[in-house]
Amino acid sequence: MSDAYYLQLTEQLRHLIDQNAVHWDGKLPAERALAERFATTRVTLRQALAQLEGEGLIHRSNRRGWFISPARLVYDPTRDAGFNDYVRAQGRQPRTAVLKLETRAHVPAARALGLPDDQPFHHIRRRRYVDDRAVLVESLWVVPERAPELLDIYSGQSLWGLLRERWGHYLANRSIRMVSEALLPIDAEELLVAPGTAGLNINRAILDDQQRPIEYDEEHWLHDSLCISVELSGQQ
Amino acid sequence: MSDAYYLQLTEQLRHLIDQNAVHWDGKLPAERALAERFATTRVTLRQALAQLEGEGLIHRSNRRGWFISPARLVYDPTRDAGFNDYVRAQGRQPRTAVLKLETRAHVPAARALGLPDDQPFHHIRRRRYVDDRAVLVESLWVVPERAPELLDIYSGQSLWGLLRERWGHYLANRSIRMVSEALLPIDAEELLVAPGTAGLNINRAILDDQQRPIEYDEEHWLHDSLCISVELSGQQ
DNA sequence: GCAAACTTCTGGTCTATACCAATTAGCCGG
DNA sequence: CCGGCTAATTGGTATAGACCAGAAGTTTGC
Repeated sequence: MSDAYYLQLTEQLRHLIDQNAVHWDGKLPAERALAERFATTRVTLRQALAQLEGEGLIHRSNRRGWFISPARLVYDPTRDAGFNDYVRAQGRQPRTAVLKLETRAHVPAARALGLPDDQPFHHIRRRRYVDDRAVLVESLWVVPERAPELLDIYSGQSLWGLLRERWGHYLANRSIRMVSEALLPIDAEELLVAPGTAGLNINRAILDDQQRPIEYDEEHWLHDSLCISVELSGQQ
Repeated sequence: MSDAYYLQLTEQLRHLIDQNAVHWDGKLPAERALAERFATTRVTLRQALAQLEGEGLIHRSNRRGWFISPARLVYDPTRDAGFNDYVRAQGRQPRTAVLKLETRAHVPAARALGLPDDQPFHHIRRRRYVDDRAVLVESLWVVPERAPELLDIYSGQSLWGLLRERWGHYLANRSIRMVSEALLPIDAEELLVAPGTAGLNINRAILDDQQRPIEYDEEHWLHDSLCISVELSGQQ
């Protein structure tokens, strides 16, 4: 059982990573080189790498190779700090790239917010980075009545900040769902990873303090870049 | 890109599952049979199955075969409903098996609760089922002063209920952490799955309303059996 | 009639090899 | 020195076959 060779390989690779992380600038040697070094085939070697990938210790970027994964970002979905804020609070560098801006209907968003299926939304799709590594892609669907000229002025800043400062919306009621997933080819491509890479899907439906629907969003995170943390007190 | 054969296979298997789920009692045909049916090798076929496994659509049990995964259990870590309660509330059957009862020190628990490293705990290890499928193993470390004779009377019931009713402890402050993981061989074995299977690790440190440490626990869930759901209102 | 022993089937692991496409590195010419 | 082309490298995908150990089903023996 535990004597499977690929599991031994996993341990050896783990040590290799612990000891020499500095020298490599985070990149592991090529698969063929590692396979030869450990006297095995690429298939078995890849099985060991996949194990470490599942643990979140390493990841692969597109076809460029295997890299040591940076520390996970700690994220509390119950708090209202924006992405930029909590990334910086952890001493790291956030970045956002806007991929799409359009206005159209979207059934899942409508359903989540209790609106008719043909309700149009301002749709923003963006990719977000931590220290120049793409860690998530997300789509946001904002009810146009709440932020009419959103698409004209949006350029990657904090959406919640914008909603609060420009339109005076306070996000009072949130319904959050999280499930593990395998990234679909389309999401995987935008994150520069292989299709089927493990991910974490986070959906949010947000209403204001008068129960009016504001926005719905879907985030697709790389599974190894996130640590959900929730602090609760006082209730029972 | 998307024309990889294993991805086409994934789609065909998906349809197969959608259409015939009833006939199979949830079990898919043998890998060799499927490989022949789709005119490919087991290696490629398994790659397609792994994709569906990552999505949470199917899973494998031990060496018995591939099975269609039941619906995910919806779980709100911010609420205090016990496992038995919320499983039943979703029309399903909970079950608990106690794997170990002992008293000993445990450094991670001590650290999480702010106690000295050699602090002894009542340690309970248990496996929990939904509709007779093992979905998680967990270890709990309870501060002995809060529940002295716990190990003598514990037999699989709700721990929180016991703490509340017998010792009058109210769980007021919780610190929860969730990260994706690959199940270690020891946890995988207890869940009857292959080592490296994707899992979700949930840790909790719990104090009472006077900030006294009560317990710390580590849960290891099968990734496909859980949907985290959080409902928040009123705050900003 | 039932438990033990045996056989078959199944997934888990592994070897060896091959081709493709994307990336990267190197070369070359302007 | 820079930009564009080419060749080498790399990960992604796939074939074909093999052995093992655990699970399941069948037969045997009492």
